[in-house]
Amino acid sequence: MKPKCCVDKKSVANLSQTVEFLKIISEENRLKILCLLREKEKCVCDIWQYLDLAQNLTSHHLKVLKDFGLVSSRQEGLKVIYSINKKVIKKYSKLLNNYLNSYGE
Amino acid sequence: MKPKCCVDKKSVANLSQTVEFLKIISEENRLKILCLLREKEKCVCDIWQYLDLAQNLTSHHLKVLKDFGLVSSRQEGLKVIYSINKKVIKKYSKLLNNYLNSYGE
DNA sequence: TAATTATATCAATGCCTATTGATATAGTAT
DNA sequence: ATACTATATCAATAGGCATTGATATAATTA
Repeated sequence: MKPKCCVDKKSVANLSQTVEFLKIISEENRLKILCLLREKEKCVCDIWQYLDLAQNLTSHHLKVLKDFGLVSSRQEGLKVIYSINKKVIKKYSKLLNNYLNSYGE
Repeated sequence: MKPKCCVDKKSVANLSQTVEFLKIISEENRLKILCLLREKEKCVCDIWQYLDLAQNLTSHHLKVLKDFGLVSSRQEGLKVIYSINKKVIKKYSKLLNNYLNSYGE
């Protein structure tokens, strides 16, 4: 009999969602961005300057993160301030923990 | 002043390692394989049949996992039995938790 | 209005890697 | 030795996506 994780619909769906999340954060610049934002919300210019990243590339990665719901943005004058969506991160962290936790001491 | 995660050598190194780990597990078939093996060690033929995956492709993904140290293998007659390296998984899980945890309730 | 600053979009390129088909290796059984 | 089974390797292809350069949009200031 096939194991649950190959058959059970909910298990398969959870795994797919988890993989989607992992694909988003498994990019160095994006993970760095999340680190930066975790500390404090920041405008795009701060982010790309801190990371020595091209402005447009930074903008691209922010879009990826935002489309997935991991960050939000608000306009403030000329600047756009990005901040982290803790709840969403937490949601996916929990999903992920199903696959990484309970590997015991 | 640039935030720690952009400058501090150890922070940057940890992030790189974490990203390497994420790249390994952010592939659906590989995450499934880890799920399967977590349940119980298995030979390659069980794995690819459970996952409806080509034999050679399964072999390829197993190699990726093994090269990174997440699984081990031993020969048993004609078969090769793969098993999960709990300690290694745990090590990287901890690293990853630096980036995902403490997002509070 | 014109110029400047901050951000986003678009098109093109290149790289990485999953996938496939064919074949090789190696253990086992007849 | 031959045939068979299980696994691994190799070469080629294809698709996705990060990166780059150029340009557009939008807010602000002079």
